[in-house]
Amino acid sequence: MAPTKPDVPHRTIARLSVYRRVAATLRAEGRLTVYSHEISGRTGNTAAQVRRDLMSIGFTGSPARGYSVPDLADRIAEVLDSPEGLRVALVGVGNLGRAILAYFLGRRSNVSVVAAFDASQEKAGRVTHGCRVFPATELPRLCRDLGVQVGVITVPADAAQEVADLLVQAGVKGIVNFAPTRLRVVRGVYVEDVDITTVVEKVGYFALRNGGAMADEPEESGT
Amino acid sequence: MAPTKPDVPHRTIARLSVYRRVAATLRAEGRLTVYSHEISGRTGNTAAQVRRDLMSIGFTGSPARGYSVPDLADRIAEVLDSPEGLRVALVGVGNLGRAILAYFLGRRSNVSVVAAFDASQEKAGRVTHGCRVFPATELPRLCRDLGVQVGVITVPADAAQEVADLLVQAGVKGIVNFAPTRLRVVRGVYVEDVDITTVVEKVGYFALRNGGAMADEPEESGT
DNA sequence: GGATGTGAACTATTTCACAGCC
DNA sequence: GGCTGTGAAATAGTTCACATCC
Repeated sequence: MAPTKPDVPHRTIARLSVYRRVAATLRAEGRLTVYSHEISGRTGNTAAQVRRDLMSIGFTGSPARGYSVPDLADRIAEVLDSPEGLRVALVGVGNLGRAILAYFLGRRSNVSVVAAFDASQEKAGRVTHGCRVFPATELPRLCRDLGVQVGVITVPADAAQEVADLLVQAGVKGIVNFAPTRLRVVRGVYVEDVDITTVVEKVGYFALRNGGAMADEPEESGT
Repeated sequence: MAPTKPDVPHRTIARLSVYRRVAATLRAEGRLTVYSHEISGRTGNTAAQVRRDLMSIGFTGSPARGYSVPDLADRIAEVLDSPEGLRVALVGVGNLGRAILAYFLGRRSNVSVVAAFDASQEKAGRVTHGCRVFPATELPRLCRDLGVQVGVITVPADAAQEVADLLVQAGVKGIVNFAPTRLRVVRGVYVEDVDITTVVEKVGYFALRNGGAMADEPEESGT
């Protein structure tokens, strides 16, 4: 058996991504160390939660100084990032697709959008936000050749399942689905739905009830 | 004390939104009844979970027939929707903002986007996807006058906090935040972050580990 | 004094499993 | 036989609270 899985809680993974961003901000501010209560203040999680999350990835600080900002960023990268970077394909170059392309092509990170696809002949062949757009017919071959690991689906609901099937056939192991429909995929493919209607309805529900409020994560996300 | 709050679990609220969509699809297919295992198949939740969710909103079916499709849709509407509809303002008419406008103005639902705002003079005054775009300076007055309950923030990260403050001052009780930053708001305002970087990183993490997989829901965000 | 690291308590959520009904 | 409704068990996640260290 492998040398004991660390087994980081599901929710912690999402929060680490946020802590990393805070670490980057702190670094840009020239800060070298940070206390859990300060990460708490910037993320909305409790200080105890921050400490527990960092504990769960085996990252330790010192009572005197708190946590080292650069070490924190490095440790989170070790957990979240794969050494060769994450290769992502985006399918559906509408407004939403363009927004996501612009977002990821703007900053450098472990994630790179290596191809975009669209059914429309008009969009295919063009370059949007620095990413070449291919016709959807090229998807299976190109995703395989480029070693795409994650697909982002930003097509209308009625095309989403078909796209998901193509992505899975092309060897994709994870899908972020923005279409308002649930996808059927084989075991071994991880799907996360980002359902804008659901999020707005949920916020509406808690906004209208509730005197007291709290933050949450889309799950989840939002994710 | 009020006549006993039903107190529907947090996560159930998000799933109800999905069940409602399934109910609408079933209705369109002419189906009058549905079994929990079928809702399960269409949403990826277990049948037991579906039954427990429906139980928690006091909705019952019959062992012989399952659940009534129209009654289900009605009951979910009673729980999620406010009688007068949810009034939403969208701030930031970039690609993402336009995508969301297009989405909500396309279908009729309890949610209506009653105003959109943008800092750019160029965009203000125009009509996008059937929704008039106002300059950001009009936000406080207009949101108050229109009785906006929920704000959707689709501006860049560095403007998000400022926008959130304006929305809260204008009496908004819920915010859906698509900017990659955590907002500070007073208690009583419900914030849900939909963080696309976080979602992609999370999917990347579970896609690369994992032989077995499962679906999930943003919140937490993602939504 | 104020911070981390963490067992233990607590809360939330999901799943099991089965009685009762058609 | 197959389905709903639901206590009870199991699991997941969060918070408490305090020993320990600087």
